[in-house]
Amino acid sequence: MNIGQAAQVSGVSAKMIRYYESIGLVPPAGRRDSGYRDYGSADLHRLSFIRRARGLGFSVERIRLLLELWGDTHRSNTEVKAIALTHIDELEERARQLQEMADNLRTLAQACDGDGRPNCPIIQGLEAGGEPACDSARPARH
Amino acid sequence: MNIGQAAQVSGVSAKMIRYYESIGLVPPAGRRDSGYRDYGSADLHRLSFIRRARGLGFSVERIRLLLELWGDTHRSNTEVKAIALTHIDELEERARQLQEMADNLRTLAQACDGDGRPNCPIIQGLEAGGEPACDSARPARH
DNA sequence: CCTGCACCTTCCCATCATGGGAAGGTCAAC
DNA sequence: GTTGACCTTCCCATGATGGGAAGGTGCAGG
Repeated sequence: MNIGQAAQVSGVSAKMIRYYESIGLVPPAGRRDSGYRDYGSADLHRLSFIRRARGLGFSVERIRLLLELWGDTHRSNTEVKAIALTHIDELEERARQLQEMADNLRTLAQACDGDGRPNCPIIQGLEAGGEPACDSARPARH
Repeated sequence: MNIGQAAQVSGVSAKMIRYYESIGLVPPAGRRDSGYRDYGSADLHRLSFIRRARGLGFSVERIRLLLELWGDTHRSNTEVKAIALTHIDELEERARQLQEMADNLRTLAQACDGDGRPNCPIIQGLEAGGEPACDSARPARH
């Protein structure tokens, strides 16, 4: 199976399949005489695993760990669960940060009539501060 | 005032101040005879504005718009509010996506005992799918 | 006046995952 | 045998940020 078909079936673009190969996330694909990469069902399985893990927001490096654990029949599910729980925490932390930004900005936006006059509490909030921005996204101060 | 002091006062790193200058987000700083950049209160004001906007998650390009509006005394607050509301939507959309990933992964993790046995529903979920991953983060399918 | 240190300058590189595109080879259908 | 769809490798771009090297500046203490 050519890379294009593998891409369609696995849901990973051909570009990314080559990239994953280049960083060693998937083993080098077999080659035909022509030089074309050739994929079999084990490859597709691995690529689909990667796509699903990416869909859950795992980084490539984390997926590398998951793939090792996947291939290790003697692995303990404790390790896998630990990785998952860590990842859940990180996802939720990022979500919280974004939501906090949105909330802060909404507070400013609610103070703005949006009625066409020049007076604008949003701009004033950015200008004068009162430090409304997300702490964790802000560089350290003094 | 040197760039290091401007960085401390504004909360924007010296590296980023130079970068913002290079992309035209701030005007070229004045220079001393030595070649050192020299910052005044207007510069600090602008940098602080940028830092707060970054803290609210605005992209540099969006901040460019906000800075134009900031400098335009005849601006309408309608435009500013529109940018803010658009940005709030985007932030919340991203937060939702992350939270959705976390929720999907939590569902898998809850099915995993983490008791040290090899059996692991998390790995199985990644392996076999049932398409648990976040729709919006997943490449198109057929 | 010299030395040392902290600061400044520019320039290049790395991140992370992904896509775009060029130049050239392969394959299959007509 | 031509055409068009596919493949190959290689390079570049993204966005915002930091790291670091090589070399110049400024100031304080001796």
